[in-house]
Amino acid sequence: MLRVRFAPSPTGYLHIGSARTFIFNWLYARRNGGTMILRLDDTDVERNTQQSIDSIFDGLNWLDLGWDEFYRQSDRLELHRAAANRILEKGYAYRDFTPAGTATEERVHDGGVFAGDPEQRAMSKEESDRRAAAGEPFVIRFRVPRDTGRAIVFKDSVYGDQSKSCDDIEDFALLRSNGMPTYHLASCADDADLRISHIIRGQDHLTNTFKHILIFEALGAAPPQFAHLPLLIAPDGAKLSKRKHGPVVSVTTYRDAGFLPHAYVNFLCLLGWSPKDNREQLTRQEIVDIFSFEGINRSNSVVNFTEEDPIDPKALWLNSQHLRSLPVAEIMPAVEAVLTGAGYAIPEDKSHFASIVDVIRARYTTLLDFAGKGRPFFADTFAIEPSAMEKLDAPNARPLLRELAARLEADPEFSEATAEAHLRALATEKGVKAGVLINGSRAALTGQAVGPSAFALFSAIGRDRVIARLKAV
RNA sequence: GGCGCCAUCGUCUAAGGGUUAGGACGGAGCCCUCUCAAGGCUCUAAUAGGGGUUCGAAUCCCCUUGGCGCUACCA
Repeated sequence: MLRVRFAPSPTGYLHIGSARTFIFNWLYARRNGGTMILRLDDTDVERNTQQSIDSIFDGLNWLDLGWDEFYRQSDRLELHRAAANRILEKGYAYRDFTPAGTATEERVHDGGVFAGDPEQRAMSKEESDRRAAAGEPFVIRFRVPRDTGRAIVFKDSVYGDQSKSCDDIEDFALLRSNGMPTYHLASCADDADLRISHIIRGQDHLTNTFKHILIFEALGAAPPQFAHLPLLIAPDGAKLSKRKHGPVVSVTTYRDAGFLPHAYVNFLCLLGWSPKDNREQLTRQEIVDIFSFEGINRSNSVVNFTEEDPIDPKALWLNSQHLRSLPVAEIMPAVEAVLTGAGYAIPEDKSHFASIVDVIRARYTTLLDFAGKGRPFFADTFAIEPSAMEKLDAPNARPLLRELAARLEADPEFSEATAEAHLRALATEKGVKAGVLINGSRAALTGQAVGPSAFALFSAIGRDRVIARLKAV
């Protein structure tokens, strides 16, 4: 049974690198018929906040991928403590009664690896039990088997064969003196208990994996298969951080910027993974069908943003591609949400609404454009841009547009075709270039000099509004 | 400092011993055209450096350099 998990710690918003890890886990599960587990790794009570939990769910829900099972580490403390004690009982760990922080200095500066305080490490079980029973605080440390000269090895699905001598692994903590498990312990105890078969996570955990394998062994559990992902970094090479790089690191930024969830998922997938056949715009199903660890590369990916352009241009491009190529029905809910959010009344006639969206979406980049550039299609008032004013100021343009309005009004039939016929006939009759009326119509109808074909505008905006706007020039 | 990982156009990437080093985004130009997009075409730009191995290296090995990660009673 294939089981994967995404285990964020709620100490901030949902980071785009975390989002990508979630996506890759989800893809692997869906691709192979496995189970996707969401687990909140909230053992750090000092730093966890409800706000962070909310924002992680916000981001995850927006991605619209879902998960099958949900757990919270804070509900499983007893399991973690029992695991630590089991490891202690088996002799794979020992109590360290050194007061917190006292050994730090030498440990960091001795140029080597913290091999544990020899006295603590060698303490007899009797003395250890006695001092613990007496209420003396202690931390439980893993007794790394250094004397055997053994190396921990594993085969990472992305990075290949990995090996590290136990001489280079420090005696890390499992249980803190306040009785709370450390990340390493909680994570492994849960992974073992939840029968996680594949751990797919950021490369920042690659070297932690050696410790984790030691824990799995001490727990008597077979280590899962590991797959580490290259990290997402900023153009300056640094890891993405909110303090340094701002909102570009939070997925909700992209939601708020008018991205289609799938377009953003598509973008994130292309960072560090490739279908290897030059395709870039892919549907969710297409990605599920071809996703594999072989397509993941090993070097970190730069998210390309600058101060002036805070969003990666490729993400924008992908969004525009999906916006214009998806079946209209699929983007309607998102468009409707944006318009409603911006205070517009949604057209009663849903099919007409869809046809408007279909006409304008080809030149929009984000959903926000529907509320911005799209205003003339959903509201009666809109600004006339200077470039549009120039079209209206062209010789004879205004009287001709008013004449066109009169002719359209006199004709009970109103369609893209009849509007075009009237416009062209009028131009020929008056000896002016059709372009004057075409560009003038666009300017009058939308206040913009650029946009969809003028004829498409007639039907999109509708008879009454068209006549009113042409008359009003 | 120790240990580990990584290194192809500005960015995302393909090519896992033999290619004019391919695609995409971005930028520039042309075509199309009622405008702007879209679309089509063209151009721009890369194997970090040095040694090997080989008939032949972006690809395999070593060194250097650079970047990143871990080295907490953070995750």
